[in-house]
Amino acid sequence: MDKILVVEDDTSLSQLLEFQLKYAHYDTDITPKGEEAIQMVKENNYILIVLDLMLLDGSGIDVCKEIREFSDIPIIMLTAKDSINDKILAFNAGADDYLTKPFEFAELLARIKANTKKTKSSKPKLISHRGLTINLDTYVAERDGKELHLTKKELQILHLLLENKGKVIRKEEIINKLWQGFYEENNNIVSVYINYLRKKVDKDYSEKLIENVRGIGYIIR
Amino acid sequence: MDKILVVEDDTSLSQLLEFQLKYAHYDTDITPKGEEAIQMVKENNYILIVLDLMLLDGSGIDVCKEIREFSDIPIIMLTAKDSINDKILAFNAGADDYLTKPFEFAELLARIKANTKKTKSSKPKLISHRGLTINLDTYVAERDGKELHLTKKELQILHLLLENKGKVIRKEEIINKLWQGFYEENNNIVSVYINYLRKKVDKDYSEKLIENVRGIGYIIR
DNA sequence: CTATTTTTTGAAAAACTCTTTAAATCTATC
DNA sequence: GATAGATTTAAAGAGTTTTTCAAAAAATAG
Repeated sequence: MDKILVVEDDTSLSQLLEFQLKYAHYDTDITPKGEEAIQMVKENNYILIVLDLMLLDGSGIDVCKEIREFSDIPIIMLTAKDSINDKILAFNAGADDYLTKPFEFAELLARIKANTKKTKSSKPKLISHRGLTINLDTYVAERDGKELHLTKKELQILHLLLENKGKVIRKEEIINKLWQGFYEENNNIVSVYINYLRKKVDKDYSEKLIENVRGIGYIIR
Repeated sequence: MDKILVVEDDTSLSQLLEFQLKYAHYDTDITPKGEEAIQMVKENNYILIVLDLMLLDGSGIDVCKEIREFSDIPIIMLTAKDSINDKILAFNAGADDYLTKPFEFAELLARIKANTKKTKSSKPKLISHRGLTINLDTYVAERDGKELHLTKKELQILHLLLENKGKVIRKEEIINKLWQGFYEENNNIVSVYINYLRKKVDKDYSEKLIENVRGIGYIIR
């Protein structure tokens, strides 16, 4: 069953939520502490987090930011305040949605459904093109079912090319995305990786997938 | 998340825009400098640019023109002036939309949505005429489905001719656009490229698309 | 700590593109 | 049909970008 984490220090509210969520067929964990919440997110496979903006041990904003360091899980922020400033802070921290107390449980439920729709539908995260596949859950790349044993950087570049298939990616864009924008002339590091990739991806196949567009970048089409 | 670039040197306005755009679920980058903006566009994959007409380091018009050299990304011009002349200049420079300060954020948002709708559907960007097609995503030119393998300069010239089909392009104009305006007499480089192009575009076809207009320039009709 | 793998760097080779030169061809006009 | 200016063409060399190789540096695993 799908598991939801509720981070809320108002016990009566959290217990009510637990009851209602369970009734709506969600498995529910509850904690009042931000620190604990972060640990729980790391250890469990929640589909969504309901996070109170104000917690006893600090701001929900900070918890949200910390979670965003390692996870893209949907987060709905809960708060008593209705200031635009708080909303902006919440979204900047990486929250996906925002709900002001008091609220109808039906609305929370609707928002939970809305925010898990994308995650739900795409269970195994695959990017695929002409027999070349990257599984984003396992970080395994395959061509025609044969594993390619890519290193991290190789995989990142292939990922970038594949999710933009049919479109040229500029070398500058690759460097900017994968090397934090540190770009200097005469930098052949992308070429080197393309070379590595081709050895693993294209060498044994007559159909070459990785193409160079001189003066601009690379493309998979 | 979709990324928007805001090129604006009024810090208070740009910060406000950043907040509001982030709240509207757009990832936002900001720069006050035109030169920097051009580099950023090359390195990132923005869905739209909001560009102030007057920047500290020069005119937004020039920035717009430079970006148009290599990208068709939607550009919304922002300005304090409401002269029809500025509007015409902006549109001639390749801007897609124009907004006069002060403006309601809601209007900017609506225009952003309007101007990214086409892009969103991610259909390939094509320029096409009588079986001759340039795909601006892949930088591939085709005639009757057969790839032409043009070099960058060849493609630029063909692009120029094709987007002005039915209209004679002067040789001086080609040189101005493609060789930074460095024009001297007795320079036959355009002819040389037209020759290259004809070999690839027209040689194997009875219908010749690239025509010379003696004393003036070239045309595709 | 050591061994192994991965990432980065530098330099040279290869591939490709651009520019120039010069000669040939074309076209309008006398 | 002769002339002059414009255009086309071919070829060569200069200039750039990409590929490749090898080795050093950094990161990771045992």
